[in-house]
Amino acid sequence: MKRIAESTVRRLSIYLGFLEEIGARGVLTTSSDDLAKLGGTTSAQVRKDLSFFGSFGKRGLGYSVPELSSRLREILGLGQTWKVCIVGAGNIGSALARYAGFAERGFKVLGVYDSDRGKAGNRLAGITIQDTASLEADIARGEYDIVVITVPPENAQDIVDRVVHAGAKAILSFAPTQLTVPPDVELRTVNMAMELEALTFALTNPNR
Amino acid sequence: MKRIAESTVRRLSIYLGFLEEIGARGVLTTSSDDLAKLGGTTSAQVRKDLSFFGSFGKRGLGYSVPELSSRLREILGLGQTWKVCIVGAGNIGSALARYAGFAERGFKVLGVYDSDRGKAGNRLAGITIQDTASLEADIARGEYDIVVITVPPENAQDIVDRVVHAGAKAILSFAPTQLTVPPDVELRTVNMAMELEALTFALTNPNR
DNA sequence: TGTAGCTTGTGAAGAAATTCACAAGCTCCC
DNA sequence: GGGAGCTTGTGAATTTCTTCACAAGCTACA
Repeated sequence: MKRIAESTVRRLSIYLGFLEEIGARGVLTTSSDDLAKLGGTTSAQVRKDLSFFGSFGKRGLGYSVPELSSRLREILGLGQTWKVCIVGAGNIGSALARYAGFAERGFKVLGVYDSDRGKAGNRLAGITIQDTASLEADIARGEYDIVVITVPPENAQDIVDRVVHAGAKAILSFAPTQLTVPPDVELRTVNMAMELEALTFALTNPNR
Repeated sequence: MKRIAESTVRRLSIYLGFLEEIGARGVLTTSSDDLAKLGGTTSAQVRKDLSFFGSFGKRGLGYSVPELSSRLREILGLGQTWKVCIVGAGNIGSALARYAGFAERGFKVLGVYDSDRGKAGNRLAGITIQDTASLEADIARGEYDIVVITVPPENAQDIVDRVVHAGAKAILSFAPTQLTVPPDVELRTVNMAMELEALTFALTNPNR
């Protein structure tokens, strides 16, 4: 089975977002061309992306919105709810804990951890903050599928090492630093400084 | 002058982060191989990336850390401070306004806007929240270089249209929706749902 | 039943990004 | 001064991703 490109997965998410939007408006059918216009790509790209997983459309007609939605949800692994914990109850961690967008997509934040003794015991978005000391045992017990890391960059690799050692298999980091994990662990990093730098690069180097 | 790939710019940010880290520790010299190991890439990739902008190393020796840092800062447009405003003072907007990491890299948050009358007038991280009604005039007056959008997805395109019309040229959106801008406007979107979906895709479809 | 009008699915072509591989150039030391 | 030992910079080869282009298949309607 062929390896699926990063960019394909990203586009599938975009397609799904669009499908859910028009689905909620009652649209029943769409075409690769519609999906392409919204995602800023081409209809051939849309069809190629989908073709890696099967053939979901009807020639001459297009795609059934409910059916394609549900197939994409399945492909992206959204058929279940995922148990998430957040490590680091600072600005960003707190905002994420309160962020409603997660729940909508099936991500349930079940735990929040912080190494600051003063914070442990406080409540945040209905969750009691725990001391980071108990994180490893909770992960080892299988309480979480995904670990979100929002600690300061100098502590991030240490936390990563600990949760990986405890058995975590999927990590989303917001720490502005490069992290390393074993090959069987999935890591994604959202680095806001990097995004801003891509903007300033574009502003500074027009036309390239 | 050749167009620079997205991925190259992203890697330059990573290299710069690493250079600043080891520079702070007093390291004076590094090699493409060192940079590659940290960035999870190859030394040839590092050299190729840099070669688009000139030749900064010495054969047999490597790169001067302070010199390469400063060249990269220049290339990425970090030689100046950038004036940023945040539109949307909800969870994420507030967290970003308080986020210290921006200032470190030369991004100054000078304004925060919200359309909620109740919020306007409140202070956030030392900034008085203004009504979104005054946003366009402030942008037209050139008060901001970069607009960060943290409003609910259903309002995001409207805000984008308004700030673009007022003359904004660089936008960073955290709204989980696909946005469109004219070709002369630089837009980047951070979509946390999408990042999580990339994780669940990987968890659901092992080995591809 | 047959034909006109769409839109999909997919090999093949083309473009873009990455990796290879090696000459060129620098430093050190004899 | 000259050779040994590195590491850069870069064309060429390779791999990966995107776009093209068209046969296949579905619907509607006469």
